[in-house]
Amino acid sequence: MLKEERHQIILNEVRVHNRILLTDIANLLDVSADTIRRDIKSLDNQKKLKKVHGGAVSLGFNNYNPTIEDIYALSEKKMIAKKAIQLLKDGQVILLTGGTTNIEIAKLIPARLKLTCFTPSLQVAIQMLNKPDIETVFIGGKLSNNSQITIGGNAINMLSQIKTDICFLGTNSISCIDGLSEFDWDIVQVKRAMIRTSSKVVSPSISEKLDSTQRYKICEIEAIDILITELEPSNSLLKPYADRGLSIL
Amino acid sequence: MLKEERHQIILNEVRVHNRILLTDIANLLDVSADTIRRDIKSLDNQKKLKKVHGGAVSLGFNNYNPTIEDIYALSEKKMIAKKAIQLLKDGQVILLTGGTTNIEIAKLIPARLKLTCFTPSLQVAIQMLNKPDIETVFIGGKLSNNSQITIGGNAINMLSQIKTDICFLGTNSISCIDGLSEFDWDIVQVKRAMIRTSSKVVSPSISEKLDSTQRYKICEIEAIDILITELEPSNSLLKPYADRGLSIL
DNA sequence: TGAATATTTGCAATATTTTGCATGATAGAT
DNA sequence: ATCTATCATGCAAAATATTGCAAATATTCA
Repeated sequence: MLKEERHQIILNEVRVHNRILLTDIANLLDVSADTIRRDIKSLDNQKKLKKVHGGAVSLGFNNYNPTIEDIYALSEKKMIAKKAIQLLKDGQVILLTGGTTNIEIAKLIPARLKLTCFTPSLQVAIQMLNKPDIETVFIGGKLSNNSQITIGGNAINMLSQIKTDICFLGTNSISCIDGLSEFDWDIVQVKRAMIRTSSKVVSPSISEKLDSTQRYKICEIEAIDILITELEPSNSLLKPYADRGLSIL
Repeated sequence: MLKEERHQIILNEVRVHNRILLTDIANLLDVSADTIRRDIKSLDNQKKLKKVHGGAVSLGFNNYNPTIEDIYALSEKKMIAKKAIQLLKDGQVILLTGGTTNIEIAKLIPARLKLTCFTPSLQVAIQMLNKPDIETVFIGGKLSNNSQITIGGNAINMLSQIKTDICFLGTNSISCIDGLSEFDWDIVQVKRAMIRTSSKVVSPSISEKLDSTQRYKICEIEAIDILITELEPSNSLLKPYADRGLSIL
């Protein structure tokens, strides 16, 4: 049997079944597992399949590339994300809402950190798929087309059944006087439920959102424990928030 | 024996068998392996075959060059998707599992069809976000990194609370004798729950998956109402399934 | 035709590739 | 945290490739 032949057979098995076990293929082709392992490694290098522990999976299956490249204030959001992940520790149960800032946080979470991550955001969930040590639980429910997160009774109910250590609560508007606010009523409900489940609430927010208000209120500013912006914590814009008792990062 | 003659014979063997072993040809033509080696090298230079260690393979043999977006048998899957959406009607409640074929179905669902769509697949859900008239409900739960769908008690529990009109149940393997089967035990549980919730179960499956079996059984073949492949319904491959009472599309 | 020249072939020596196995390391599951 | 299956690595044996060379064969041209 030529190596080339084996490669073709392996690729075909992967294409048809999306995933294969190394030992199965070794039996099928009657060669040692080492050989198949080398084959798979080689095919992986050629980007013809993806090698995983115990076998291989097809490429087409496993990649969604959300190429949202034109995110507003991306560098600020990345800066915020960098600060945010410093709050994470092994073993924590975290809650990530949607929004582009939280997606940046999700991207930056170290793959080897052992976390349990709850999220109602499709985009955040997809970022988590590449991180084997993170157990991701998706909060099910009706999907809001605009915000790409789940909303409604089911989601809130599921949130009421969990207790999380820390919640990264993206928001539209944050103000010392009016607290956190949002323009979508359904999302407000979900975010309120999130605040209730979480011991610590972190608000990652670009400075532009500071001191703005929207139609529906989520909570008072005191409900937030930590405020993360792209600014230096000493920046005078942040002083009013510090004065209300928020930690500034 | 003329060189030209050998070349023709070698090319023909390659055409017929897709691959040849150098030693086989040397024996067949009763010349030294070195000669055949040189022949093959020359034919390789002329791009008439591909020389590999131990022999040669035909050029068409190895033409799988996936781009990152490439999905195996995409045209077949699109064909299946086209047939599948004919089953959809305004007002229905449908259930879409994961897998690349179901993603194609999701893409093809007309944006203006008023459906309620339940799914445990992140990819399917994302496809649905662009369709304003479709209410999408995500079945929450623990995310399986490999399959990109939610699994576990929460997902199964949520499934037990709904009744859907039609379920498009993607699967890894389908066989008249062994029924539907899958590679991953957790996914089997979810799919069983899906079958229970749904009045009608449709199995969209490329023909290559027919008559194959994986380690865990989902259900007997009779649990499927409609089988959709890229083949003509009259194709003889499908007859055993029709004989078992499945509708063929 | 016949000698000069070019090509092809087989062979031997050496190099490279492939494969399976042994070993210790690692990842995943329980 | 422990245990098992899987993985990476180095190694040696076998298979295959490469190279140079000389003999055999074919081709060219006088």
